[in-house]
Amino acid sequence: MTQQAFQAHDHKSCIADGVAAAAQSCAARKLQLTKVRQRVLEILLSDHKAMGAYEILDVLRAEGLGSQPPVAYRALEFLTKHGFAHRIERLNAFIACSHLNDPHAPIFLICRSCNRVVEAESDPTKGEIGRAAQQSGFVIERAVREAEGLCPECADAA
Amino acid sequence: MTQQAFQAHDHKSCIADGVAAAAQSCAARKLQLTKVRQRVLEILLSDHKAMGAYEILDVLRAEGLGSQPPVAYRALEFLTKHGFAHRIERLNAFIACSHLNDPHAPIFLICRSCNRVVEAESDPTKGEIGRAAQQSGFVIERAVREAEGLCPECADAA
DNA sequence: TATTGATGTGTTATACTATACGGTATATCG
DNA sequence: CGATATACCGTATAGTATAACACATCAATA
Ligand SMILES: [Zn+2]
Ligand SMILES: [Zn+2]
Ligand SMILES: [Zn+2]
Ligand SMILES: [Zn+2]
Repeated sequence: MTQQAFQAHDHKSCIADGVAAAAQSCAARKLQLTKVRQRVLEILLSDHKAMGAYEILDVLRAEGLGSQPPVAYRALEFLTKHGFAHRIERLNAFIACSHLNDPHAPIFLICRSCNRVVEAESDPTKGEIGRAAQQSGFVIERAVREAEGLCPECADAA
Repeated sequence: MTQQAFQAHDHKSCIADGVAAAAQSCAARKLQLTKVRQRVLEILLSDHKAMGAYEILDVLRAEGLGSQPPVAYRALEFLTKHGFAHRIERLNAFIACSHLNDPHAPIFLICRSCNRVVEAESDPTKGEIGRAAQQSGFVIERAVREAEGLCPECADAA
């Protein structure tokens, strides 16, 4: 359950490393990391906060990479489908994956004060959701696990 | 972690019992279970599936209880705020609470085939979300836990 | 080479979800 | 009663997401 936590970190390498990892993964899986897709991933990586599709679209539009909603949504669909980004249901927003490697089931910790989001992970078939599912014979395909509250810094400030 | 599971059950009493429990709870807490609020609760109780706000609004409109979105959203805000119903983030939809008693933290099992939703519950500060939060000093205020997949019947059929 | 199919892009239009705001009515309580 | 809070309604608008169609590219194949 490694995670960047809410601490500051060397952000310079986040974008470059993230894109490089995605590019490598796409090559290995014969996926096309096109211009728009890569740019959306970079945009998501440049903040560690979740971004709405229209917020991303604003950036694309300013750069002449596309001006209509489907442009952003198509790129986001690609990124989320293949695990390079995740959708945060609670926020109707998207965030770059911070565990770019094996398939994984993310857990998000969302600070309602500073809006930062941290991704943790653990197997969803274990734990309380898995138990609930097992009791009723339910077959889990996807788990949404998002906690809203205060990050350490904001909790201290309060 | 009691739950109705996905089995059939005596549905006749679901609506009456649910409304009665809510009425009693409102009386004890000096909350007003007004006409629209009660009707929305009944509508939610009459199916065990989650319903969108506009779907509920359609029913209200047909009954002359209100025709504009805020009517439905206001009632739903009341019901969710006080624990008589829950919002399903994954579906942008609402469902009547099936644990109308103590405060609780629901877990939803959503069947993507028949669209039924079952509510289970367990303490969110325990389990994997709690563990993830604790590791980073995050203070949980609300947890979203929703699993999407196949209910026993639909899994058998497939 | 010509054809076909799969994939990506661009655009228009529309559907779906949710809230801000202004004004009125009704409940509650000193 | 008057004061305050709560609930109500409707209009308008904001925010989120997808359907559908046209065009381009590229690879496989006939
Ligand atoms: Zn991830
Ligand atoms: Zn914070
Ligand atoms: Zn409940
Ligand atoms: Zn089912």
